Amino acid sequence: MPNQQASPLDRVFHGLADPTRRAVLNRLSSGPAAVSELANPFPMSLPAFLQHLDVLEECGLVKSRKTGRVRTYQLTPKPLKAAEGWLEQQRSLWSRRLDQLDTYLSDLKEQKP
Amino acid sequence: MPNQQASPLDRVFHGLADPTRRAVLNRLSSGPAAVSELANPFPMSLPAFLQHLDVLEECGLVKSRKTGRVRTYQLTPKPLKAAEGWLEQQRSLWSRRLDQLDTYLSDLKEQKP
DNA sequence: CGTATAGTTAACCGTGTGCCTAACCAACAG
DNA sequence: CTGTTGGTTAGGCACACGGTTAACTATACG
Repeated sequence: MPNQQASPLDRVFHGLADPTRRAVLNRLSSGPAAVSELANPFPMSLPAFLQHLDVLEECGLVKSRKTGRVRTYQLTPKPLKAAEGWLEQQRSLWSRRLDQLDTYLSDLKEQKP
Repeated sequence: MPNQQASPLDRVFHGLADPTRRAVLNRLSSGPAAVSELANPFPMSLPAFLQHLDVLEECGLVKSRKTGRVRTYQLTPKPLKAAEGWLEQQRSLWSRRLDQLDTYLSDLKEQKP
């Protein structure tokens, strides 16, 4: 995936496709935190962890501000709403199909023991 | 991201982090379809497209069955529910924080013209 | 049979991702 | 000023990802 012009949705889902980053978001959901505080629970090196924070910031899921020598991160919920919107929209389409799939699925099950 | 033991959530989000794959899911939401029919709208080569289908199938978002020489793909909504569940859970945490963030955010805005 | 059609596999290639170590600022603390 | 703390930058490495072309298999058709 070239960095050139990936859609926001692409970037958000990619941002979410990593347990470290999701954990960061999760932790961040209970309030802003500094880099080292965020990095603390993770066994990786600090530069490696910083890359994750960069990814999160580039896809707009978090913002940061540096005061003194401490950089504080906080959430930005807008792009996540986009992701959720897409999912919800898809789910509604899917579930509308579920009844029709039902027969198909049970058919599949029987033919693939 | 090593393939070794990526969590289902990892794989689903990664599966969704590509416009081609999302488009496939979208198209698939209006009913099962064969490989070439799915591949038709996309400008890439068929093997490249097949890789996308493989990704979707490996993360459980779709299933396929081959009858004759035609492989038909169809949706599997379970893993998407997991993704949606995570998002919804996060959003609830986030929005609970939004009021507190509000002050913080407007503060940020003013300090970053 | 022979040939077209639908997928599949194999080999390769450029770029991105995720991690590391080491070196490097910048801001306090004393 | 000196040292420590909190981040950051640089460089490198292994591998996954997304794409290609070419060759191959297997079903359908006539």
